[in-house]
Amino acid sequence: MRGEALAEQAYVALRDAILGHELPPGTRLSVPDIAQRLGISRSPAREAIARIAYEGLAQVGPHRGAVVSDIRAEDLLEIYSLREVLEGLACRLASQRLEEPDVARLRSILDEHRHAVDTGDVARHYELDQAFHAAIRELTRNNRLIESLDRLQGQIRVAMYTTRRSPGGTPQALSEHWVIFEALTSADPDRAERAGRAHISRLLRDLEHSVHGVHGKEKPP
Amino acid sequence: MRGEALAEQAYVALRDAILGHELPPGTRLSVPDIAQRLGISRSPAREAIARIAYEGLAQVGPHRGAVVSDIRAEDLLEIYSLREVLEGLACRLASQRLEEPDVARLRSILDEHRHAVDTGDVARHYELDQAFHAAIRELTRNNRLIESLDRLQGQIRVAMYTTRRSPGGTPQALSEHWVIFEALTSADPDRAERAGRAHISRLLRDLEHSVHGVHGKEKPP
DNA sequence: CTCGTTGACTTTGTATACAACATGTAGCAC
DNA sequence: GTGCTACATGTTGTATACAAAGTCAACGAG
Repeated sequence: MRGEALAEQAYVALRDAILGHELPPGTRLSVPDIAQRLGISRSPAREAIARIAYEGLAQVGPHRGAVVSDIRAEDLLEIYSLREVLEGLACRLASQRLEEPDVARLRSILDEHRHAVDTGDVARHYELDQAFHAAIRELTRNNRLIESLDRLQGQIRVAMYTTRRSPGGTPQALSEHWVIFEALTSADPDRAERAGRAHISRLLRDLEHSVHGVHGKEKPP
Repeated sequence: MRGEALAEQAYVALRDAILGHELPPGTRLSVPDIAQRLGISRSPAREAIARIAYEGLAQVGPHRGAVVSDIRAEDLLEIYSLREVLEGLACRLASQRLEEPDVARLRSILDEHRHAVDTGDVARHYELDQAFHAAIRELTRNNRLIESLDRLQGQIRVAMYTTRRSPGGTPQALSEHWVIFEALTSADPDRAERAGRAHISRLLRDLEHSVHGVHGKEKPP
């Protein structure tokens, strides 16, 4: 009846729940609990949790179970350092494999993104920001690179629970995406890499400022 | 009696066997077989295989078990593209965190490496080549970067089974390591990154030549 | 002789049973 | 009242049982 394996379904359900902030960082992921909640046995539940942990979305200790990762500013520094060079490489490779339909697709994402920014639709804004980067990394055809960036993207999303503000959430991201788009279509891989890298580098610098600067900036009303 | 968890031991044993070329690419990793061979139950054996697969050292299909990955030249192109930027980042970060003991350690590795090259000890040569890169990436303190490079290193090692020649196996690697060492100690992160990146970039170009050039170069006597 | 089919065997995926370990609480000594 | 111990409970890690699916070989039809 069901399409795939039980463990796979459980993994997807868990992942969606964590990425959707239904399971906040620090939540215990106990095998019996997950199994009962999804109506499955412990074996696939255990396997799903293990996969979640491999992706960095949960942390496990011996005999102590798993908890949803609490990814803090310090980790984000790590993540964005990595992402800077990976995103640069992605743009370089994408620029070398870019076909006409790909250009059209990227342009349509950017147009929609523009619309979302103009109308103040922040959810769609965030979604299209990610879609732009996802489209670029798919173009690289480098599966290991794609997987690495996917993993980082997931961790960033989890981190957004604690650090409430999205790093790419400013309208500035859109204009930088246009710079990347121009670089990608310029048939200059070096320029493409620099553009992609600069984009993430700027986000990283913003992050460093907000970490080193006002430390406890969040102010309850 | 035993130190750690059974699944952990099984994972390490499997990993060592694959990396040591005792289990050549294409070998089927059946759960009952592994379990019996290691004298454990199927549960930890299954978990160990899953972890191996997650590291890219084996590939799994639904209901079809796992086989040791056959990593070919095509995959190595992917791997080295990634590694180029990651190794560059590692050198950049390492140069920013370099302390005096670290410098001494790197120098001692290079000295031993020189000795291995002079005496023609290829096994030790390869070992010290890896040790140099491992030392650098440990210096970064970026766990995600370290893990990524470790993973790639493992896959490269598996690939060496099919592509008999080691990409870093030339004495040229040693001289390039010295260039990296100089760059690391120059307190110039940009230069360090360029040096690390250039090193892998050269290996990647060699690979591309041997792939595009003489395609079936191996010649039986 | 070639190709398709059937059937037995093996393996995977899932469910469940059991021991070791961790955690938290109640009770007791001081 | 405070701190420690012992126990009770729940969870993890491991072992095993069972159904579904895949693989392979022998067999028979054409």
